[in-house]
Amino acid sequence: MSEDAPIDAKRLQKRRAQEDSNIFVRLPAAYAASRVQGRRFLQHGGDLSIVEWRTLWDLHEAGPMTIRDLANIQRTDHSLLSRALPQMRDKGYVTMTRGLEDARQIIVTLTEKGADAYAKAAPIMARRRAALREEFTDAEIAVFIGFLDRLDDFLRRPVEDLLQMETVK
Amino acid sequence: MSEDAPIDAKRLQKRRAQEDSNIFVRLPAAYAASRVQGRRFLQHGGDLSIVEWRTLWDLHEAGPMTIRDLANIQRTDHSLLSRALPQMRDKGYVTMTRGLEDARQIIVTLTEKGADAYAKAAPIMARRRAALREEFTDAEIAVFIGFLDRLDDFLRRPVEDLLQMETVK
DNA sequence: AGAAAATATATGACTTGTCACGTATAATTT
DNA sequence: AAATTATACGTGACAAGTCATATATTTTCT
Repeated sequence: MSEDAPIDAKRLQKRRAQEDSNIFVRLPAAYAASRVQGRRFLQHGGDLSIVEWRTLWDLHEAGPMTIRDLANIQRTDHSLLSRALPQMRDKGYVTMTRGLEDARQIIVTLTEKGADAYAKAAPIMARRRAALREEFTDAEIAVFIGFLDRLDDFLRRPVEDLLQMETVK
Repeated sequence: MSEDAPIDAKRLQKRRAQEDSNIFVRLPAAYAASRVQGRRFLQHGGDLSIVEWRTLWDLHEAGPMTIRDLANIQRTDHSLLSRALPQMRDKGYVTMTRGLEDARQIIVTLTEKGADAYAKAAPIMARRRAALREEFTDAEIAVFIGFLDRLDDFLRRPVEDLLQMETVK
């Protein structure tokens, strides 16, 4: 084997710059930062986990619903809720009752204690959203969301389709 | 306790709509979808993990570098690489040698086998980026990246600052 | 009515990512 | 030169998320 090639600082810098404009690199990083920031905010508001916060918020806003409904609104996998909810029930934040009409379903309902936990975290999280709105105008947010809509569509297209695609450009 | 409130389909729909325009909900969902799509593409190109692919790509583009350099370019935590690299070395994709000038560092270098694995996955992943460029113009990508830059800045500001902020609006 | 298909939930195994902390080495200060 | 501080890496513990598979219940089809 040949002797070690040296580290080339210029090539690294160039590579870093390339990756800076790669959506598939920036998206994970932005998400990770968002998760960290979310957790830090929540530490100031009763130390809920992110999943717990989202769930309390949704239940507060929309009333009782099934696990699937929660997963749907949160755009996440039901298994995440399936695992988190028993703990939330044990903490007294929610009740879980089997559906009367459809016995497959679990109806999740906010308890008073859950509403209290929500009330404690809510103003902190409202501040977060308010702070975001000082960085981005409503119009910008709308464009941003529009991009995410289109990106979502793209990301959910079957890989086979995309691979077969004639790359015209 | 009062009897169970019924599920209110209209409220659920409204809540779903609200969350649809919440950046903090859409970002995780978009990232998760991106990760799934990335993995599916990689299954067509030698079954690398996402971390492995990123690492082979960076090493191919920029030559040998330290673990910290890799983490830096990928905008991720060094511990992720610290765990992934020994496995990549065992698979024969990279070598890890202690830095001569700075003995704290590990210099990661692509092997021939690593270059082969890269060459196998690269055209598939290039297709992915090409497909994305058919959905978004270069100008749109630039705006998108600009949003992500600004979002990153926001997400990295200390929570205390944001909480103390007078929310003027 | 009975069989087949679809749906709701639970659970094990896995990946990506963070943080905190420990250890070794290098750089800086006194 | 010695002591302090900073940096690079490794590792344990955790969170958020996916997927596949199993089970129970509904719905649909014959």
